Amino acid sequence: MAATLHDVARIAGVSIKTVSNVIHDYPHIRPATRAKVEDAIAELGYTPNLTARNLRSGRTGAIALAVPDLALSYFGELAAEVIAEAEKAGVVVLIEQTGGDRRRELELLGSPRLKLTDGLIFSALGMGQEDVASLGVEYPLVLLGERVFDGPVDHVTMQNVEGARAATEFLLASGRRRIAVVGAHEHEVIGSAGLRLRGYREALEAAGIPYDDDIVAYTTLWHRAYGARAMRDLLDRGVEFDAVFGLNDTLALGAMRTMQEAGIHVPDDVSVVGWDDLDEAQYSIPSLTTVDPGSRWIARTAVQTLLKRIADPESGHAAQLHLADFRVVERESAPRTLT
Amino acid sequence: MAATLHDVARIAGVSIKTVSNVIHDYPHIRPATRAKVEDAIAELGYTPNLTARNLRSGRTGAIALAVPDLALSYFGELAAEVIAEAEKAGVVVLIEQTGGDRRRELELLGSPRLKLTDGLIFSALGMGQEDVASLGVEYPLVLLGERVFDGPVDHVTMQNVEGARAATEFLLASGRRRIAVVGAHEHEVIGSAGLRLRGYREALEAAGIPYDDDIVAYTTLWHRAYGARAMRDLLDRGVEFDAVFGLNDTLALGAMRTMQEAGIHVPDDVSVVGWDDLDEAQYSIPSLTTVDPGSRWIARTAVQTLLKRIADPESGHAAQLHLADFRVVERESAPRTLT
DNA sequence: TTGAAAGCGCTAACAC
DNA sequence: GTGTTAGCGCTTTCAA
Repeated sequence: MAATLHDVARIAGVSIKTVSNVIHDYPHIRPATRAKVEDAIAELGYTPNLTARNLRSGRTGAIALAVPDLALSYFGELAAEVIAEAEKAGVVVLIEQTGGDRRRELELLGSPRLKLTDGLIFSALGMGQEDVASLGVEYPLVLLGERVFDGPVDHVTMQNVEGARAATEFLLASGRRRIAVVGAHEHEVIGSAGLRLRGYREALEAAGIPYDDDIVAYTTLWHRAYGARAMRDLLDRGVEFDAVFGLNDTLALGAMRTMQEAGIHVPDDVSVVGWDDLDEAQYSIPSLTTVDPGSRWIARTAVQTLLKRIADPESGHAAQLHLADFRVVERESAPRTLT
Repeated sequence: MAATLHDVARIAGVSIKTVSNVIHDYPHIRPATRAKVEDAIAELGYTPNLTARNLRSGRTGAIALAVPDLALSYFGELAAEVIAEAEKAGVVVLIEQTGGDRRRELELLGSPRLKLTDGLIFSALGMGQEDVASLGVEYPLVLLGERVFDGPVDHVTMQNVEGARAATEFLLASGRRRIAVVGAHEHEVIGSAGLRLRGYREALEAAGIPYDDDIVAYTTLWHRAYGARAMRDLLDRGVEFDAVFGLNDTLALGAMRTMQEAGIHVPDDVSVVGWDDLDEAQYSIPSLTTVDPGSRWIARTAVQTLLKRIADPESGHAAQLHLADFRVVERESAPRTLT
């Protein structure tokens, strides 16, 4: 059985209050008393029972992070950054996976499991604007992603429309005209896919190029396999294109894979741009030109915002929207200048 | 303020014991009483305070998973599987990152932060056999990885020597003779690198091929960038080889990247085999022949073993070593038959 | 400078 | 069937 405050107090011959004072570096303790207590702590190998402390204080020192799936590189990298940032504040992170499923996401928001934490960073993927009311929870909550806007909570996200517009403009500036899209979602207006597609359309429009739904490939999930499959569809349909905008890096990489099998050369025949700037994008063959949407900043800001809300729940200032900076990272798959 | 048992009891006009009984599905409750209580619970939106429950029961319903870095695909995929398996048992997972640093790993083992959990799945990377005593902790612990063997704890790991031997034999059987290694660690005997290198040497020896340290490239970390750099070293040194055994997939992918830049064709000029069977290995260009070391089984087994120890801490049966099955997955980067 | 004691919200032994 | 109550280990107010 682990030692308790009482055990330490008994061994040291003092009361538990004194032990508690020592542990909390309360200043006015006689050095001799302090030494006795510290000896007793060492002798017993005492460590405080955090559960008891939490019950007393109402804090747990843990936050929850909910993501669709940690095996997806994007969320793995996000979680790594969240954990690192939380650790700086001495806070641990409990991770929940929702599979990007709306029902599981909504369930999670009301789950008693969250009682083990002081707040939640919630990367939504399945729920939508109609679920905005579900975000009105009693615990501190920071929302990530682009499924719900104008909710009653702090929201940290990326500039999807602007970034996608910049990526498309980049391709246009390099001389491409028939830019296929991989990863669109049917009828989606908001959501990552919808917003990025909007940016794409805005760029086309500004350049006076008509939007052509024939070169937009729809997928449900954003795995490599789906990018590969979407590209196969495009090729099977025999449509012509000279560039591909993958709505994220894994889709773009999957699509590149299929093109390579089909004997299409990237970037000589077709330029490819992705989105996320995963670590992997630097080392693919060819390396991937992509949009860095500021994910690290998003992770850090989400943690800081949540911790601020936890520290001062009554701060009462309205929910804020935090937008990350983005930039187009030029690599081999889409050179600025075609040769 | 969140509602408590007492609030519910007051509203329902019963005692807290009755409320508790309802919550725990205690069978002998008058239906009318049950209904009253359930109404009160619904009215107040009551959810039990898990911290209090934990304090009482001595359980937290959470386990910790310590990995070097979630941004590394291998650990992202491992964590995803651990969380999914834990969820089946209604257990949540708290993730710690150690950076693969020995000091941080040892610190973590004694950290009070772990008090928030019932046990730990610990993927060691920095500590070594000399630290075996540190594994003698008081809480349930399951060890992953190959840094420490014969410790006082359950250990779930892969067949490194045998798998590496099989991978090397696969290359030899396809006709390769000069098999370079990427990712070796200087002077390492155990550890993933040391063990896999041993398997490699055993296969060479069995085939009567002398070991040549000139075609073994050393790296410290197992990131893509290090695989790329190691390959550049090999090429700069002008050594000859007709195959590469990357000690993990990311190393192999980084090495492929460098070869492509150097105009070396995989697999026509050089065959490449990796290790881990990451999702990514299926979609690289060319797709990667690799060893599937049974990581999913390892994750599931680790969780099950830990939960068993937690449920029955006195079970007293000795620490066990669980070894996963492995297999060589043939893909494009190293075909069984060279053409 | 230190001690006594209440109480965080819950579970469970025991009483009625 | 349902109520009373002790106590999990800690923090903190109040006293001494």
